[in-house]
Amino acid sequence: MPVTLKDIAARLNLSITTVSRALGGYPDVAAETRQRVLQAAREMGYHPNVIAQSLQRRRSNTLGFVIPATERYLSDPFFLELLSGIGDGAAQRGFDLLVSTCAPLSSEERTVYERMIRGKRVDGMVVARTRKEDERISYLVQEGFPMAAFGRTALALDFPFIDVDGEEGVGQAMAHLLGSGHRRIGFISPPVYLMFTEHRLAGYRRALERSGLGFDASLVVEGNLSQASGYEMMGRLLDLGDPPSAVVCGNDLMALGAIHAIQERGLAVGRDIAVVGFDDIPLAEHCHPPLTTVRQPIYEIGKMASEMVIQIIEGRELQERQVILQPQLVIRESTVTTERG
Amino acid sequence: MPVTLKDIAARLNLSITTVSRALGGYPDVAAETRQRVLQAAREMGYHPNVIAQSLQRRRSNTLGFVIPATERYLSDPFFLELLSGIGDGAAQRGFDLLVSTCAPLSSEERTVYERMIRGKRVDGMVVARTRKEDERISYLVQEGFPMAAFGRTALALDFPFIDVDGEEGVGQAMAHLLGSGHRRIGFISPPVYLMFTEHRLAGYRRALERSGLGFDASLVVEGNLSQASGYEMMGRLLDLGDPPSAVVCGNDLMALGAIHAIQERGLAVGRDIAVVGFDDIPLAEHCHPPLTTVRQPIYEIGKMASEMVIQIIEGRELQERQVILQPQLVIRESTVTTERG
DNA sequence: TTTGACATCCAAAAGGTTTTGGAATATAAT
DNA sequence: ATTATATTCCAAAACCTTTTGGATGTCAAA
Repeated sequence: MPVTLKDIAARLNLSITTVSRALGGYPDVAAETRQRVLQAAREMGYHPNVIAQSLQRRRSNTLGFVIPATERYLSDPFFLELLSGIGDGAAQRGFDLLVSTCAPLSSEERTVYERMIRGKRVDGMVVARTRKEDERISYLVQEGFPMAAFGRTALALDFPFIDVDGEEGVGQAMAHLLGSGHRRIGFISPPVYLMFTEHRLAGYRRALERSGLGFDASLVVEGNLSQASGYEMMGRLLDLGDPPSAVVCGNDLMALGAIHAIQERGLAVGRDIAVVGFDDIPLAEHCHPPLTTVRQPIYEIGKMASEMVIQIIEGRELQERQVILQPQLVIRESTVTTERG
Repeated sequence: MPVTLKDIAARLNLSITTVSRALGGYPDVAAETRQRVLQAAREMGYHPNVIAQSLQRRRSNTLGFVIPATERYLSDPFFLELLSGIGDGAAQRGFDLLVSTCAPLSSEERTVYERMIRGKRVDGMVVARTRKEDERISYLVQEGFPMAAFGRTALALDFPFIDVDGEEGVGQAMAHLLGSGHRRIGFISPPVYLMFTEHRLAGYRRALERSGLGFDASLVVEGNLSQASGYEMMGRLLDLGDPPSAVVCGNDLMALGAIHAIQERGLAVGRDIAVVGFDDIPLAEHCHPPLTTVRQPIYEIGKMASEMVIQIIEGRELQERQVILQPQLVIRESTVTTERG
């Protein structure tokens, strides 16, 4: 049913080669012939079969991205923003995006990646939420497969990535809190297996040590990046005999959960307890009170990542293989004393 | 470099046909031969070239989904949940998912769909957030292309869909508010071009008329489903000479924005003004106060939708072509009077 | 007239798989 | 011994495209 090059060739009494080359803009076809081909293609409703092109060109013009879905009801707006960045970056260069979800650290993860890569479904991968020991990345590097990551690893591997300086980001947050007079500051940590946890925790620790306060392990609790875990972990901190007066959260979602826990106990966020998040998802601005948070340009990072992978695929040299962006603290009411809670 | 059927055939002195059929589990290959093929394939690290398979089978085993991204920084967790449902449903049947983003009603929209479909990149599409006059759906129906939608349309077209009874959902919310004594109830509407707006608005209107209160157009404002617009529109309602004592929002995100606007004016959500959302995204439970909302099982709907499309692709008859699910009101503190605001 | 350059076209191979329609051999039934 | 029936294998076509390496014809220069 669908129109192929063969159909056009038959109608115009030309060879498939000529039709292909006319459409492809090659110079070895007469201007008049090209016009006839173009018109016939339009009239007949020709659309190239992308699959056949991929097979022949040995290029699928497709990027792969596996969303590390921790929960079934995956809800972190972070990924949606990242996804749309990756998708837009890819689309701009004529690439499509193949998406899967897979629980991080699960046994199927390897299979999902292999299916995409070995099956030649994709030409490159974007990896997000990197781990200290990231088997996804060691696999890709070992295969020599084009990729770019959002985040670093603890592995001694040289691969292209974009990351945000989490130590600096949390450092800014801590400086802000310490400057406001806080002396007991808690930290709701992301899972330790994630690389950025190390950086953010380092920012927390260093700020405490520099200010002479010292690190107190009892003020650090580990969540899983969901609101629910932020809620739960904040509860634990509040149950402490001497609870903190401020808390830095590993991401915005946990901060929202923490705010909920604080408010549920009749305390006022900002006045009684200060809360800082990380990410600056759109919701951070519109919760109550608006959340002070460390902003990372997620959409732009996604876009950059897909652009980097495509550059690699196309064999062009990367001007910057490893980018570390400086985050920016956005101060809102969750860390300032106001009348209302 | 990658291992092909040809390589295995050469090593075992067999034909490509036999290797293919051995791997494919056909009965016309000797048990011993099959074993040899299987082992060689394993040893040599054979992975079928999915692209070549797609070309030959005329099936890409891929579903397409275009996220209607209204803003650049797309943040509605709704879509992430839907996406993971679609992806999981597809994966369970061996289908991949190709994702694009595109502004709804934009001129590129048609191109994005055409590229996927005419290029044979996908075997079926899932369409979300249906419009009253939905060109995406009329295009797909006209092409006879396998699809399933989340939502209905105003078009006289027979296509497979899953929808939630929005009229009933808002009806429940209204009954709850009216039962709590509210007499002036506002409605922050989704964009009118969307089909579900009609249903939800009908639920609002009917509840008012039934209760003898009558419909007051000045209490209805139109947002764009973002928190920012919920914030802005709530502001307008509050600026009214006689502001409502309760407000029903077209989705949770706008409800969160509305809560923000209310609290910013020093009013207490729940006590002073009741707020109801629609969706029950995970954040609804963890905002302050927790949001009363109409729950729709987004993940399950996504999963069902991809299952439906795949059934159609595989030529199996659908037992239920058009499904309308009953939503459920989840009552939380945003509509009940409490001490704290 | 021959040579070379140029313009225009095309047959065939290649990419990796599945499927069709036998072929070849062995075994069982007549 | 012949026919029928399984069993096991394979050559070739097909899916649709791109690319290679000419072929053919024209025209101008030598």
